[in-house]
Amino acid sequence: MSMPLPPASETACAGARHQVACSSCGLRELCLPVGFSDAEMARLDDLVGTRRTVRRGEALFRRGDRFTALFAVRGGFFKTCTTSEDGRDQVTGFQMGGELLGLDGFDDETHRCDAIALEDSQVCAIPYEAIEHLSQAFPALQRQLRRVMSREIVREHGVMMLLSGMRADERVAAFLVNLATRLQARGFSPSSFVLRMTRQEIGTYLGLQLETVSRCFSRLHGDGILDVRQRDIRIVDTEALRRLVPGTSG
Amino acid sequence: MSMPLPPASETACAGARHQVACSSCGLRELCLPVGFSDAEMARLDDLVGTRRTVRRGEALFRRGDRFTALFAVRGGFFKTCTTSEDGRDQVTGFQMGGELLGLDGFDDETHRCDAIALEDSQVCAIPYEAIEHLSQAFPALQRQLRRVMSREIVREHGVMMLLSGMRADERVAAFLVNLATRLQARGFSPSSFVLRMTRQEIGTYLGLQLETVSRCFSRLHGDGILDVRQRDIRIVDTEALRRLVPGTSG
DNA sequence: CGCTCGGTTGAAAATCGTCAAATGGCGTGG
DNA sequence: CCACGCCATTTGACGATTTTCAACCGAGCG
Repeated sequence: MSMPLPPASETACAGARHQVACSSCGLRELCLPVGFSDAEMARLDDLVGTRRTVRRGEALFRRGDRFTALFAVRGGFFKTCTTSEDGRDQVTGFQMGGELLGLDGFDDETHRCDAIALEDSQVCAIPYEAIEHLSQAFPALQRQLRRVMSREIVREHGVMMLLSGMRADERVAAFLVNLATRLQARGFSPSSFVLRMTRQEIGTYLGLQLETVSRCFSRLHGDGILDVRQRDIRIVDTEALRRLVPGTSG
Repeated sequence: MSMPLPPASETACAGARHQVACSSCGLRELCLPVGFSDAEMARLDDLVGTRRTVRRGEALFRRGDRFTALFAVRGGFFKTCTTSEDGRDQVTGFQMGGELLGLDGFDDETHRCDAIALEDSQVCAIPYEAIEHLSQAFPALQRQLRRVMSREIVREHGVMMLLSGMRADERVAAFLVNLATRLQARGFSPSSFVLRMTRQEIGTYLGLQLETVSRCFSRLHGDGILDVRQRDIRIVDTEALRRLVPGTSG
């Protein structure tokens, strides 16, 4: 049941418990310590004491939980979703290695969404205490945190753009291009991968019904752009896929 | 042409140039210095040196501009929008008194959207320099900034929920309820106000065509929930309007 | 006084959602 | 090892909502 990940590297990073420090992590160029000096990196190593495994289907945190730490995905795959009062839930994002979870918790020190592992995953915890109290002593961390939060805001603008202005095919194409790009940045194949989420989850993320998502995949398959078999995706014609996304001229 | 605002208070705040300090601002409970001590408030007063007037239709900043300061809306009304490469633009939010503009600029020190005044407006500037360099010396400001950014992320989750799961009437109802709530928090009437934006702008914000927005207004009017005459809105049946918004039981 | 821009309304068309049924993996238990 | 059942996915047909295209109205401004 503990399927490791997509078929690639990352093994160097998955050693025993406490050798895994930010300074030796394969994801350090994508994660919080971007641009840190050696000294700053060492300080971060001290902060990030706790690591945690989350099994497939389990929650890293849930809406309403007290915000005790920010989490960085070390390996695996998550979704964040907000369950509305009337039951339906909305996926607000999918997170993979190097991406942060819990940025919504600073406001009232309570998590405002659920973070669910879509495969067996590992996270690093940056304690909220540390962020609050070492604020003065560690300006580089503060700065980087502002940048990451800012980037999250911009990312969500992109999602709003997608939800607001694109039609079904375009949304699915944009979703796949985005996923491929992020996988590539992590050393995985951008053209051949396994979806970790259901059609339903893709649907609520993209503002579509699961049947519509399925139909879009089928259409892309029919047009010779994708090979789809269940969750196995192979992008046959990357350029054609990109052309489907509005506002992608270059 | 310099219509002051909706028809209410705020006059105490709109005095001469340099008397207007955060500590004496009517919006201080809604803006950055929430929870600050007198001493902290005084320090913020020092930081917020520059104030600026932006006339209706003008840009406070544009996408690509260097990020030199964060802005707090003192009076007036703004929209933020991202113009995609293919020309269409997407409104990502509407900002009124006490709300911050420019949170998307921390990532690469460049604004990632346009901020346009929808009426003659005033803003206070918190220089980026100050935020970066006084980081250590002013932890309360750092903390509050994290909270505000966190809140913006949560707000955008709400918009995603709206865009993803609601139908046209529901979106428009949610939009109006949100607007009314924010106006009320600022001492304006929550049931009678003037829209500062066009149907088109509401449309791109809500992911609808302007004609659909217009039709929704007409339908709400026909159902006796709203009085609509162009941009003059009077909410006749607040409860009925709220009931239209999914996930509003209490 | 006419023009332009924003708003409203109507009718036709397209997209997407809903309902329903069939298929196929995958894991469980015999 | 095989049969069964469950769940995710696919596909079809139909209907509802929303977009598109077009015409018209009205207010504000030169």
